[in-house]
Amino acid sequence: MNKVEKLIKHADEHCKEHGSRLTTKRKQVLSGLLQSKKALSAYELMDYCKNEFGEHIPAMSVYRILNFLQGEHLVHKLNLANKYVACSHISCDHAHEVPQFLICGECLRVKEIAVNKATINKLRDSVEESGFHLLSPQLEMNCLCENCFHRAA
Amino acid sequence: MNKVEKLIKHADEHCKEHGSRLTTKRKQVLSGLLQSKKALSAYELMDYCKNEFGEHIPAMSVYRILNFLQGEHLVHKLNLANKYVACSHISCDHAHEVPQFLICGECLRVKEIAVNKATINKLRDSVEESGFHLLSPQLEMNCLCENCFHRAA
DNA sequence: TTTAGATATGTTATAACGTATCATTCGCGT
DNA sequence: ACGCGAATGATACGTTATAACATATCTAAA
Repeated sequence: MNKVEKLIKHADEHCKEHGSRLTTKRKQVLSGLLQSKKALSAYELMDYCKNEFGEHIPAMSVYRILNFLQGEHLVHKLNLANKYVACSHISCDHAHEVPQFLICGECLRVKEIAVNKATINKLRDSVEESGFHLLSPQLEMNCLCENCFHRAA
Repeated sequence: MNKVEKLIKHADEHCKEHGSRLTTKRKQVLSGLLQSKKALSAYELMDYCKNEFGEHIPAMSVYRILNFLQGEHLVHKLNLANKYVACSHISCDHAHEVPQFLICGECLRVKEIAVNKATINKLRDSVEESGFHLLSPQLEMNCLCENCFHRAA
């Protein structure tokens, strides 16, 4: 059993515990994200399922499946870029910190990092000072990854 | 001369200094953003110009105008939301800090704040540690504004 | 003042992302 | 096997954005 399969299995159990079902198509979409180095759009996932499994999943269903997976905390949506990534903590059971994403503007490679809690709290303080209330401190930052950075230089 | 008109005048002079021109349509688009409490899409700006000035500016032109205004640092694009706001520092001449945006998820009201430079640098450090290179530290945060927060509560 | 070049805008087509609505099928308990 | 609710399919449409090419307008030099 390879790495992706193990993660799928883990996700499957996670869903069972919550009384929800990780169906075949949901597994296919999730595995698309798990095997990808970069963030994928709903339409790219459609193509992936077509090519990899010969399954045509219409756009509407892909979006529904992505929503479901987000609800199960298995997938994140990157609002910069309008693309999706598998949560890098699928295999941890502990509740994890709020995710922070580094998105390479060239190749869309994504890294999910943990930012020092104190720094995030400082940010939150700045926000509250101005009368707004932070909903989700998920930050998405426009970056270049190491590869693309060197290629550009 | 009202507030918006004053800001337009200021922007106009700013452009002249840079050898660029703030044409009538560019002024109309900019004034749409200046008078609005919330972030607007290109298409909403199209409608605004139609209703307010009887000018039909096709979508393509609105996008070009928005790009121009961004180049002049008169307007920011919010990548969360895919909408546009006037820079809240149009009337300052000093080069300003990197903008940070608080976006109300309910009403799209936007606040442009300055975050403590040290906090931003901490963030940048976290990023560099993971091998990525921050392109623009413009952060956009999903919030609720005071109004919508109380209405929701 | 005419004309050439640059800048700005218009037109048309199309790609990419996303949702509303209603119909159908699947999986599971009885 | 049957019926119910969850999941998926099909179709149509809305929204955001850009490409490619045509036209208009402004400006500065001949």
